[in-house]
Amino acid sequence: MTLKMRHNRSPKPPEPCMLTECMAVIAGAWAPNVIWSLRAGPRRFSELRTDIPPISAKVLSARLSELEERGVLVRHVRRTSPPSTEYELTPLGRELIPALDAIVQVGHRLKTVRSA
Amino acid sequence: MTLKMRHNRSPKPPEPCMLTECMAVIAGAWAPNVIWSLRAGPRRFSELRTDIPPISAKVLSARLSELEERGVLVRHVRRTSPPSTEYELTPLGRELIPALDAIVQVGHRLKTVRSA
DNA sequence: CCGTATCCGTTCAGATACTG
DNA sequence: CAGTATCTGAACGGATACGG
Repeated sequence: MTLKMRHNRSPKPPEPCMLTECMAVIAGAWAPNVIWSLRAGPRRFSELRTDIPPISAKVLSARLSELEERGVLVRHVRRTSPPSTEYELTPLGRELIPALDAIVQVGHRLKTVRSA
Repeated sequence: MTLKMRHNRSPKPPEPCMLTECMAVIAGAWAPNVIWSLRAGPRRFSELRTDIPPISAKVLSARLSELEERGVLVRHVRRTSPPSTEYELTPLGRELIPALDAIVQVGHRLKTVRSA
């Protein structure tokens, strides 16, 4: 954990409004990583924890609840023993992937340019 | 100001690393809006303030310094009277625009889906 | 006009411990 | 395995006042 982020409250302009609309879903330390991990298909709670090593159970739980509430992912609980839960992107959630891809592309550029 | 964002510290996975690399630049309440406002060309401090109404001078100043330090934009000071300062995206900063465009696209989808 | 300095509230994230 | 509870610290953002 080295890079910094910031809080957010929505501004109001016409286009920037749409910017903020999506940023609110994407933003934060872990939300984008969670969505990224679910890109290839459903994942369980503990799988997400190993996918995104330094995330704490509390924060992962909070992020998952938030993303579920926003309609980005759904929770499937299997009442087995031991219990198991799967998280999966909704069609709406999958629409975020192109944006994340674009962000990853720029991430590569930022890295290479900085080391140049 | 209604939508929420979160803090950030970088994780470590291979791809998600690139995700976070760019998110650190893009994240926060105002950074994306500042970049968006500079998309069409150089802007002065007060112009940015009116472009992004509810931003305070302190925060705008902080964001501009940060983005300058990251090599996303440059400051041109004109020692006139009254003084004037222009901010302009660097080539590196302009590389962020496709990502912001993608984010705006999803923003539209999020809005329409939610009202459906 | 272009900022900086200060104070202060809110929110998020980390660590630890504990439950079904 | 899948979480929740609590406490703590840090970072961001808002408002106001002031300086070059």
